[in-house]
Amino acid sequence: MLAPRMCCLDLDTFFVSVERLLDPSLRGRPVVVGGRRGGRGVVTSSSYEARAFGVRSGMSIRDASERAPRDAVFVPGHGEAYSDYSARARQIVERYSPIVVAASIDEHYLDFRGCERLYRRDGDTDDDSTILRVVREMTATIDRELGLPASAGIATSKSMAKVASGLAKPQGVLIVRAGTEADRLAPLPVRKLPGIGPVAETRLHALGIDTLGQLVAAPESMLRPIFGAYTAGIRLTARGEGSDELGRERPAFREHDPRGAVAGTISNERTFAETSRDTAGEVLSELCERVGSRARHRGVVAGQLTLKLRYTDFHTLTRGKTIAPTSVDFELHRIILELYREARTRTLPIRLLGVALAKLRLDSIQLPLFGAGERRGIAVDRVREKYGYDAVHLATTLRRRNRRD
DNA sequence: TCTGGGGTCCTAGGACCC
DNA sequence: TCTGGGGTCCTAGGACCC
Repeated sequence: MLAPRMCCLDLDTFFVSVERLLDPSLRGRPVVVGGRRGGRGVVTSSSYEARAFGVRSGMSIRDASERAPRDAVFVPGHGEAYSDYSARARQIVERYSPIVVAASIDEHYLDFRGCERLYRRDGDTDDDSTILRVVREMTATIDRELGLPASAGIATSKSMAKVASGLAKPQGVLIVRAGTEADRLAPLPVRKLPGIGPVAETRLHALGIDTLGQLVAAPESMLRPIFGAYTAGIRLTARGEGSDELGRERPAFREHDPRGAVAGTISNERTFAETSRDTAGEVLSELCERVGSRARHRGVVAGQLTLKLRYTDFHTLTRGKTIAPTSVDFELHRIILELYREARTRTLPIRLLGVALAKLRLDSIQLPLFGAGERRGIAVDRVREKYGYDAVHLATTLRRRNRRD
């Protein structure tokens, strides 16, 4: 009864592909997105030409600079263009199935159950071949209309479809027929399974478990210390028997519940340049302005505020607090400074500071009831809309900017 | 693999309440 | 004043994903 109707559609080397649309001279050359050559940061995407030299996502830009050939192009990235192309890809995807879930900026899941008769054509040998043809049409449409290469996997479960889309790259479509999942997965390294990261991978290797076939055969008592409550689910997905529920949409596309609670978090963080003379208070002030502004844009207030602090030895800690819901910069700033003073116990220099808003809810207070703080926040945003983000700042942010100039 | 920045989800301990 | 056990919220940390 089970049939491969879950589809994972993935845009190939998405950031690189968009960069090549913005600058066609990048075509055919090794491209690394994430920062300028020799600078700080990590690789967020690399072209196949760059991968041939060992450049991988997540690698430091410095490391990538050493590996990449001289004609490689390093670009910091164009976030707005990525969002724009992602939205356009989604519009195309939605023509093909009513059930679409965005998993990330370059990844969509589709459910084709019940679509077989709608799409059936004379040449199709069976329902599976119908779906395969339609998905091929979909990736071809994305390529034709947007100029973006895409791959897709089709399987009976979401996780199998995801693995299949990885196997299909570049620019391929792979269908995994019902009943063949376990054989497909067994030879793959454990790391290929969604949900197994570097930590679990290392621990599995230590137990002599390298492939998904070995993982499936391992006794539960070996796996439980590694996966805890996930153990049963991991074993099922490793056999290709994962869930056929597409799950929740990523927060930006999700609806809020009727009580006003809004899913997700809003956070901004910054790693300091080696030469930075910035002081913590000033950076925190700027971060509070950013998250506060994003919250007001979304029309939400936050009921929880969290500070993140990372020392130069990479020891990282967070300190959070439940607060009276707000999105006002100076209130966030006042509380974040309290958290900072409590958290900053070592004398070591700081590498990173972050501010996160959580427990979001709709800011449903009617306009006349706005307190002075809310009015000020909105006024600030109005000025910024007119004159740009830098037109208004908290006094501490301003002091810092003036000194820098 | 000397490690960015945006997220999600789970765990575990403690406070507090009944 | 000592006691049990469950429920829920808060907080900190960590694995994982793109």
